Amino acid sequence: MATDSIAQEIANDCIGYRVRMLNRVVSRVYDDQLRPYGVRFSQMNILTVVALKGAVQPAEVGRVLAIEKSTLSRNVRIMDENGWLKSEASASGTGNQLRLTKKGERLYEKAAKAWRRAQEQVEAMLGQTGVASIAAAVKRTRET
Amino acid sequence: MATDSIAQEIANDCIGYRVRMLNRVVSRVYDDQLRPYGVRFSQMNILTVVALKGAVQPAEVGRVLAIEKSTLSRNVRIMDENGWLKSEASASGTGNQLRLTKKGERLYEKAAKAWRRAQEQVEAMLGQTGVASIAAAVKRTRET
DNA sequence: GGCCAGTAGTTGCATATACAACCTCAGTGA
DNA sequence: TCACTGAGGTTGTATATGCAACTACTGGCC
Repeated sequence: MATDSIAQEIANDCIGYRVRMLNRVVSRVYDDQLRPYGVRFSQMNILTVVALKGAVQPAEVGRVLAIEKSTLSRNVRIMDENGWLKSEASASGTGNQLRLTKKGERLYEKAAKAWRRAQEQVEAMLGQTGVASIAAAVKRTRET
Repeated sequence: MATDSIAQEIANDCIGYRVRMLNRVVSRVYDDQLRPYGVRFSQMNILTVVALKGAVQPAEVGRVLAIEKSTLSRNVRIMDENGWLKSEASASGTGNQLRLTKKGERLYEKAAKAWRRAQEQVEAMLGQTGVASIAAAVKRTRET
C-alpha cells in the first residue's frame, strides 16, 4: 500500500497519537503553573501518592502510577536530593519506604495552589464532558 | 490545610495525572509492537506527519503535534541518522524541509502492520466510547 | 541447609521532552 | 541603508521515560 494512504489512516485513527498530544498539551499547563515553585508536574504526581499513603514503597508508587521502576528510582533520587522526601529501610519486610519530609509537605501545600489554577485551565480547555470521559477511559485501563 | 486532604483532592480530580498515566499505558502498547522494527512510537508519529504532507518544515510538524521545536530538532536528527528522512533547504522561503527517504517509506509501511496490532489492543482496552471521547477531547484542545 | 523463584531496587544506555539562550535570515519600516 | 522584529533552527541543561541486565534479599521447597 502507498505510504501516504497508510499515513492518512494512522493520522485519522491513531489513539496513541492523540493521547500523546493530549499529554503534552495538558502537562504543559500544569508545569507552567508549578514552575515558580521549582517542582515539575511529574514530581507532583509522585508526591501526591506518597502524601496519600503516608509511607509507601517505591514499587507500590510505580504500580499506582504505571511508572517503570527504574524511572521511579531516578525521580525519587532527585526529590530526595531536593529534601522533599526521604527513603528509609522498610520496617515490615523487603524494600524501602518513602515518606514526605517537613520541607516536602510545605512545598506540596504551596504547590497545591498552583495545581488548582492549572486544573481550572484544563477543565476549561476540555469541558466537563472531556474531563469525565478521560477519567472513564483511564478507569478502564486500570481494570485489566 | 493538611497535606493528605490536599493529596486526596488531587488524586481524585487531577486530569493531568490521568492523562499522563494514560499516555504511559497506551504508548507502551504501541512501543511493544513497534520494537521489532526499531522504531519508537514517538518517531512513528513524526513520520506520519511527514508522510502525510510529503514535504514539510519541522516547525509545521511541531505545530501539528504540539511538540516543542528543540525536541523536534533532536528527534529529527536521530531519524535522519537512521536514514529514514532527509532534511534539505526549503525551496520556497525560510527554513528546511523534511521528506521521507525510500528507506523511510519501506520502514513506515512495514511498521504500519505493527501499528495496526497495537491499535486493536488499545481499542479493546478503551472501548469504542473511550476512543471516541479521547478524540473529542483532543479536538477541543486544538480549537483554542 | 541449600537451591530456586519472585520481588525490590540500581545502573547502563538510548530516546523524549521542554525552557532558555543563542544564531541566522527574511521582511519591514523609518 | 540600517536597525528591528519575528520565524526557524540548534545547543546547553535538566528531567522523564523505559528496556535490559544486574545485585540483593526473602520465602518456600526438597
